Amino acid sequence: MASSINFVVIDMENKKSRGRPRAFDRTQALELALHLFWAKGYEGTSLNDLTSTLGINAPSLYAAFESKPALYRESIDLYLAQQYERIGALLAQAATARIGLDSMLRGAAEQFTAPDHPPGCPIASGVLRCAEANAAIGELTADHRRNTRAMMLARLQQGQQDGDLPVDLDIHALAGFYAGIIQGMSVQAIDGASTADLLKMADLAMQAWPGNPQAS
Amino acid sequence: MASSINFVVIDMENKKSRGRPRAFDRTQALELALHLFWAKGYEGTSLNDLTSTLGINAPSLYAAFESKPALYRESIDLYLAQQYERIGALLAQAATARIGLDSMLRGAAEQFTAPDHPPGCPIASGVLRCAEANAAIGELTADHRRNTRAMMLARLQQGQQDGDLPVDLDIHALAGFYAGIIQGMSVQAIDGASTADLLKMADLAMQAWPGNPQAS
DNA sequence: TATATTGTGTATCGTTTACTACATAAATAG
DNA sequence: CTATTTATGTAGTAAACGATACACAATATA
Repeated sequence: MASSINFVVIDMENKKSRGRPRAFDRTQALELALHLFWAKGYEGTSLNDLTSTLGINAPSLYAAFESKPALYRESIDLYLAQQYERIGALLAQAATARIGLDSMLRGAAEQFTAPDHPPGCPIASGVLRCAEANAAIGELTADHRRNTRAMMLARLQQGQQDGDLPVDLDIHALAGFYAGIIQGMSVQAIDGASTADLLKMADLAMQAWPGNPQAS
Repeated sequence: MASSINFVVIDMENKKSRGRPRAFDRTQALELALHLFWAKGYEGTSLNDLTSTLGINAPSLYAAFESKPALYRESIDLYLAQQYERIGALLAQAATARIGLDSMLRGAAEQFTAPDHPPGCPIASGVLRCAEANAAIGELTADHRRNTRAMMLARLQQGQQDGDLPVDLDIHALAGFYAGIIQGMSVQAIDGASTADLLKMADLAMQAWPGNPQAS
């Protein structure tokens, strides 16, 4: 299972390196690569796509990022640092487990439909199926999905310890449910759902919270 | 939006055709192709995968199925006829909208984890992202997802007409929610969830049903 | 039997894939 | 300055991709 802690490599632009300086912004290139993988998937993104979008030649890309799978991994790390962990923080920092899950779902609704990047989530809807040659990449994203679920489970356990959730609750089932909600929201976003649509879905998902008093 | 009615081509084995007879069972080959696309995705399945698994050479495959995208389309049609429409029937034939959705979700839980085929659903988790060259294939599966949602919406409308759902209910939001549940269940199945896991998810999703009286 | 029609196996086709050899350019270090 | 180091652009590589040309085999029809 992947760690939720990711160390992001920040370009030390002040520290001068030895040889010829790089002619492009590495972090900016990484973000462009992320958006490509995000929109087209790992297998749907070719090196021609990457080099033409980043505006560099193949040798420069390989010198900076090693290989296509390595570039993908680093792109996903950037995604986690920029977007995903912000949502995870909403979960962890909330006063109760319920507020935490609600905040996370609402955060995801906004995030999955934000106009400055492709729709959905590259983890929740990433490399779900792939060729055997790319199995390691598929496992990477699956690990990140399992990690999300583990974070939810940990917050639910915390809720039980804090006394805001009954101890006899099936929190594994609940974590699986809300992880599935996130994944469903991502697919809906890819299929064109709006922020409001996803917020309604988050609302309905919170209606399933155990012991929830409902108005008809 | 794709029609939910699909005409499946049944091999007329009694009707003798003119030239040299085909040396393999076309429907059986189609099912093998479906399972390949199901497990590896459209872009992750190569023609080498197909010909070696079906046990035929490329010219035979092309004579029988025209092209890779045409084979994919026909495989999906077979999936719809064999699996998907059975679940859709549970939705349509139920006495109330609530029972219909509940049956559909439970049917999906069983179906997505059945041991005789790859996990998940090739529509709910199919070609979510792809290269621009395969955009038509992506649109095909997206159309089928939208169709599923439209079927849910139609059943909810029916429920309003039948009086088992309040007329002021936001049934569009509800249809989106349950469509998202199906898609989330498919991802969970791909990530290794059991039938029991998915049934718990279906149960929780039904807890969100409007006006649902809950026990803690 | 002769002809038409269709499927099969061999051996490719041209294109795209991810990736790199190599010479040169641009920086630092001594 | 020279030497070293790193990045860049040109022009490729071998392999895999989806798809076929072609000769031959196997059937139905005339």
